[in-house]
Parts: sequence; C-alpha cells; structure tokens
Amino acid sequence: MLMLNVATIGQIIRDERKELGLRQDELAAASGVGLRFLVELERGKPTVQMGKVLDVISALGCELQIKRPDGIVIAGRADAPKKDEAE
Amino acid sequence: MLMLNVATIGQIIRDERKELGLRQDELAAASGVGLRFLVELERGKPTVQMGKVLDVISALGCELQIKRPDGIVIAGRADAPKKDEAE
DNA sequence: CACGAAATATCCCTTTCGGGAAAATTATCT
DNA sequence: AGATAATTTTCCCGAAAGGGATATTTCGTG
Repeated sequence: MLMLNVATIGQIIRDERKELGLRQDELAAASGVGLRFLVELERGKPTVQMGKVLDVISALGCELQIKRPDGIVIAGRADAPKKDEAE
Repeated sequence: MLMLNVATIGQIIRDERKELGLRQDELAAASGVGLRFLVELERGKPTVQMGKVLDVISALGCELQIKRPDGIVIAGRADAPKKDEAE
C-alpha cells in the first residue's frame, strides 16, 4: 500500500515540469506561487501549504485524486468551483 | 476537468471520518495532528500543511494519487520511504 | 570556460498550529 | 417540545514556520 508522501509529490511535480519544458520560475509564475515555494515543494518540504500545492498541480494540468479504502477514487466534484480558494 | 480543491478534500475527509465512526479529536489523535488543525482541514482551509494532510488521509486508510495529463495515475513510488517526513 | 538553471541565504511580516476550555451547534432521549 | 448529552467550533497565547522578493552561489551542460 503506497502512500504518496510530500517528497514523492515534489518529485512528480518536478518531472512534470521538465516534461513541459518549464523552468522553476516559469511554473511558479504560472501557478501564482513564489519561486521559493516551488523549490521547497519539489524538494519535498512537508510543511508547504496545501492550496498552493494544488495550484501548482493544476498549472501542470494534473489532477489530484483520493482513493478510498474501498477502492473508490474521488477525482473531484460536480459542484466544485473552478476558482479554488488557495489564498 | 475536475480539480480537487482543498474544500472538497476537507469534505471527503470528513465523510470518511464519519464513515469510520470517529470523532474529530479521535482522528486528530490518530493522525498525530491537533484538533484545531483537523477542524480547519475539514473546513477547507487552503493554508493547511501538506504533510499533515497526508497524515490524516493516511490515518483514514485513504490514498492520494496524482493523475497526469496523459491519464497516467501515480499512486506512489516503490522507493517511497515508509516514514513520511511530515514534521 | 561561459552561460543558463537551480538551489541557498537573508530580510521581514504574516500565519499556522497546538493545547485547554468555553461557546455554539447538533443529536438524542423522555 | 424541552432538556440533556455529545460533538464541533472558536478563542487566546506563544512558539515556530511559511513564503515572497532579491541577491548570491553552486551545478550542469554545451
């Protein structure tokens, strides 16, 4: 049973960023976060703010999902507002 | 394209907690976070710390996944350390 | 060796988070 | 309905950390 930890998420984000040919400052700008934040996120700092992480993931075109114990994956909500309140 | 925002994640966590018949203070204790943190998380506060959120999700027996633009879902890593660095 | 990218360091203000208890909201029982 | 019990939420305090901006240093690559 694998748990996605912050370090792994950071790594994935880094990989995706490179996949898209973006520099850190570019992705940071595109995500609306500071460069320092992105550096720390990619490094796997566990204390980064959730909302900003989602902003980055979103900017990469990725989606976050939660898999429940029963195997059901929740990818979002029909009524989910497009404007997330990250900040 | 649905993006899981913090508010939605909080709602899912709350639902799961109730599903398990746990009180907030119980889940908080089981997750190693403060009660107030869990309250804020369930309320969808976007500034909650990522690592602690993962602790809670983990305590619920849930998994976090990232779905890449190409549809590939990353649920974890073989080399992922069991000890997450949340704190 | 030189250039661009990435990682660090510092300054500094804002904010989180924990703990305990009170206050408010919700659920339950007679 | 009313009262009581249970659960959730808020408040206060202080210690600790986040993170934006910028300048500097290190690293990687052609």
